[in-house]
Amino acid sequence: MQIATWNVNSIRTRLDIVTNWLQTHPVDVLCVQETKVVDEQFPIAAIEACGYHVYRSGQKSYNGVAMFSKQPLTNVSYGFGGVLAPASVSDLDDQKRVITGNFDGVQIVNLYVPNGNMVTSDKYPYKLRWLELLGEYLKTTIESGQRSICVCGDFNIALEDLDIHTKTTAKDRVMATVAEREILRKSVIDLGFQDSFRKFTTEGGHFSWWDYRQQGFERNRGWRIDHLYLTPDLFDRATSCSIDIEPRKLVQPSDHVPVIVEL
DNA sequence: ATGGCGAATGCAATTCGA
Repeated sequence: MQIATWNVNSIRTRLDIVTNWLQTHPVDVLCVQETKVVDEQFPIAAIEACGYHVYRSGQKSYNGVAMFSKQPLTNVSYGFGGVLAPASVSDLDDQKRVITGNFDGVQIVNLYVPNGNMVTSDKYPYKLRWLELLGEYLKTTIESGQRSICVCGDFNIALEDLDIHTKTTAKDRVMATVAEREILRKSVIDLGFQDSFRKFTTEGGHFSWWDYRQQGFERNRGWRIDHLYLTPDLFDRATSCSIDIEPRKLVQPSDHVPVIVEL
């Protein structure tokens, strides 16, 4: 079983690249982020033509997540409010960033973690609050009886310095701050989840996002911010986890590439 | 410190991403 995550930066602009990728990489489930389209305008037919069922939760212009699966998903829900009491969610479901569904006994949680902008921005504390609630969301999911869980998506956090191209990491830079890393550890890793990529690859220099500007990809100035976290049973089961950098070389690419785990 | 690039909106220029 293969599960992939990919921030496509607009599903409509990237439709040909995504459908072509699915033809050559027929993963069981593809989780996408930053679809940037309302549900009514989502290009469902083109994805279904590739042999996938489509589940999406989008909004105008920004954010948006979707899951494409070879078989129908069960236990599908949207937003933190699909699992948590509305009162605890507050404003953290205003942006469409969470979708989950079960494929063949694996509960897959697809996330688009807020970017955070700059540390001085209002968006930064929003990101931290969002990650705090993610911990509650995952705890509740575990307590509901789910044993096998895959939490994946665009986390907008490089967990370690070796996940960033720069030798000297700017700890004050968003996506690498101590506060972001601590809360990611507390909300995900401390619950028992492990980063599937690090089961197979321990060295640095592997990235999933490169800035469009200043020839970031050509100079390999990247960050590894797209992750697949697994509960212990799935982590033991995993046979590979790889980053496919090929789509970044195409004309008009997303700035992120797919990451695939095989269970 | 600033701007670079790309997408959406909507038709020029601004917001947002990371």
